[in-house]
Amino acid sequence: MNVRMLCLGFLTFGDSTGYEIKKAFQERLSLLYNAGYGSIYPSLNKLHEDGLVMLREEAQNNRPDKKVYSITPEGRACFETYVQRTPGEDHFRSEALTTLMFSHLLPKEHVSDVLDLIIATYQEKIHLLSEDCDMKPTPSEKFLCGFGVKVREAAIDYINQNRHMLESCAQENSKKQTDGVE
Amino acid sequence: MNVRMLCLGFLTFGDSTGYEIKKAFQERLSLLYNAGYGSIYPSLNKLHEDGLVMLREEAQNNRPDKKVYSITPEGRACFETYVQRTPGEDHFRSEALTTLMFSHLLPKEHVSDVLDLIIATYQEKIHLLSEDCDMKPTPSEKFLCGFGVKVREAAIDYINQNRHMLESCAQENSKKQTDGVE
DNA sequence: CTGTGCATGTAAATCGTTACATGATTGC
DNA sequence: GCAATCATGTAACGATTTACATGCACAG
Repeated sequence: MNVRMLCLGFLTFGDSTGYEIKKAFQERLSLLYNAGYGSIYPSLNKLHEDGLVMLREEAQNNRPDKKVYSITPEGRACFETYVQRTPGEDHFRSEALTTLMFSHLLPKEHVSDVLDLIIATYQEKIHLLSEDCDMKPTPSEKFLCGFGVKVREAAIDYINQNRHMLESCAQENSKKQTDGVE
Repeated sequence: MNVRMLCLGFLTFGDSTGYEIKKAFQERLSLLYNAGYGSIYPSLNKLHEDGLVMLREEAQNNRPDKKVYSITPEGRACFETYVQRTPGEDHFRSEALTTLMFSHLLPKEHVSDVLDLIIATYQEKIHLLSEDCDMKPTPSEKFLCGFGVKVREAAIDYINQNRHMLESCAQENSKKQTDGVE
């Protein structure tokens, strides 16, 4: 599922501009995806070229014309076909956890700091999600929101219960490796 | 953390060839990252150019020469500096969950199928991880392995308890939208 | 005789991020 | 006066995926 398809998907909810789609990514999909103008505008152009969306330009004073996109029947059919395919695998990327795979190279304090940072980041996200959850416009978004909370809560519990595994294999003090290169 | 840095990181565990590094990605880091030859071999070449790794070529009969890479002191220093930076944010991408954001377009059975598929996939992963966990060579890997299990267990629980939210907003029968384009 | 493992790579395509470029309006 | 919001985009870069290309050994 790339930015192009997701833009098409957002247009199934109603007409929209590139600018608004950017906001939709932030407000509705930021748990799973984020996109910048640099990918959204070219995507919309491509969708238009392919006849999957239409646009009407609305003149505005002192602003660039607003380009309001709407999905065409072909676009809708295309998206529905796409979304009924068997979905691919999940991907989870964490620079923090990846870093911790190399705990043997890190001073103990740094390992603890990274673990604390992960927990703090997750806690903040949980906080934001909990606040938003009830206000989400669709059941799907509520579901995803709750998912984000529960998974992070489990992650925090796990980290608190098992962090000693990492902290005990880290470098005992902040002595750098540069002297121990062998 | 890109493939180049991860290759460098693997070499802190000991000398290795590109082929072996590919296996290391699969066996040790597949929860967080996966890389193919198409990114590993060019990465190793770049690292060599930059003087961060050395290589010795071992002739073999009827096979391409084996290129055994080892990390240089500069490479080690570079990696340690890199790994002590404050890590960036996590990213979680799920095509299945993204699909479910569009439940309003999907026949109910398909929503259920996708949910069942997510659960089955997670369960299989949990099974594989649980078996491997004890055999993992480093505490870091055990930690990560356990993390993968716990988080997926929480996800499955959440899905089972809340799937009705999605199933009730899906299309009641398998009637396609093509007639209801408005 | 077929598939798996060993062992290397290149080239093209796809995809996304980041930085740049423009410019008025509104609220603090 | 400064930041934020509205509103559009392009260009360069970076990263990864995928398909291609080669070829022996060994097990079933």
